[in-house]
Amino acid sequence: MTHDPRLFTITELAAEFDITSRTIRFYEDMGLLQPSRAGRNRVYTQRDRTRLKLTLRGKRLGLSLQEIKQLVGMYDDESGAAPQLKAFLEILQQHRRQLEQQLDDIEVTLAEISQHEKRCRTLLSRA
Amino acid sequence: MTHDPRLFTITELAAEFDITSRTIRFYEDMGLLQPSRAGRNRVYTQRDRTRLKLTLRGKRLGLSLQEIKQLVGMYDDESGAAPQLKAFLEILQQHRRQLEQQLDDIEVTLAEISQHEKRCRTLLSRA
DNA sequence: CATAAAATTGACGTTTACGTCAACGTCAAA
DNA sequence: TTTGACGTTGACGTAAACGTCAATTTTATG
Repeated sequence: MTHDPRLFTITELAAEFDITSRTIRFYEDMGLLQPSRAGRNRVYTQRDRTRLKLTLRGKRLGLSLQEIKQLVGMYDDESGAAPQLKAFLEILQQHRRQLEQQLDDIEVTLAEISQHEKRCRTLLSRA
Repeated sequence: MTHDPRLFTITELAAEFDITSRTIRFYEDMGLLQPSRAGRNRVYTQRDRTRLKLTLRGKRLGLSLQEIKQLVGMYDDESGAAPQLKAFLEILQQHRRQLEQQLDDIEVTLAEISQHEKRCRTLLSRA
């Protein structure tokens, strides 16, 4: 029982994550998912589900599907060759920098939003 | 001297922010910028420059130009009508929630990246 | 077993966010 | 005065990320 054997259909995943099955198939075309088949139909494992989850998180962060593929792809790659590893580290650094920039941007933006809210409420209370 | 009188040309701004002038004109078409003119040519004030800066920050956060327009547009609007203000507050709430979700996502992603980096370095040091 | 519900594969359409010419105006420097 | 740098307005092109049919199959159910 080391791996959870729960399986999912495409519509189950679509419902769970509030996306269309078209989107899920599109992600497969882009190489982000590789479900197996039961006959003609797609079958998704927990692992597929996790990859989909990671993909959607990447989207919320404004990453492109290509960038997401880079990141998520590395989760699986266990090649271990030194040149690969160094390349991985660079990509990780890049994403780290980008995320830290975003943290900064978000902080500033949230502060500004607070200001706006304050002003709005002041104006409203005077009415 | 309450407002800084510095003016900018389109290529100056393009160079400063490392975008093309086409992009700046496009943002104008989308209603994000409204430079004045010196004859036929566009002239950008500090205020325009700030709006452009905010726009690019929004892009880094993965916002669409429409969303950015909503946010940045409110910086200027001083109508003060109660229904408007309530609408503003709702939009602000929405963006706040989205940004807080992003904060969460970033935190988790950064932690994962650290894990990957660790693994990579371990593998490299054993080589 | 018939029929509806769910899945599949094309294939073309759409929106967003610009890129990339083309064709023309303008103004300073050589 | 001509040349070249910078600016302008169209207008069409393009990549990404799906939406939206259509035509078929498969699967489940009364």
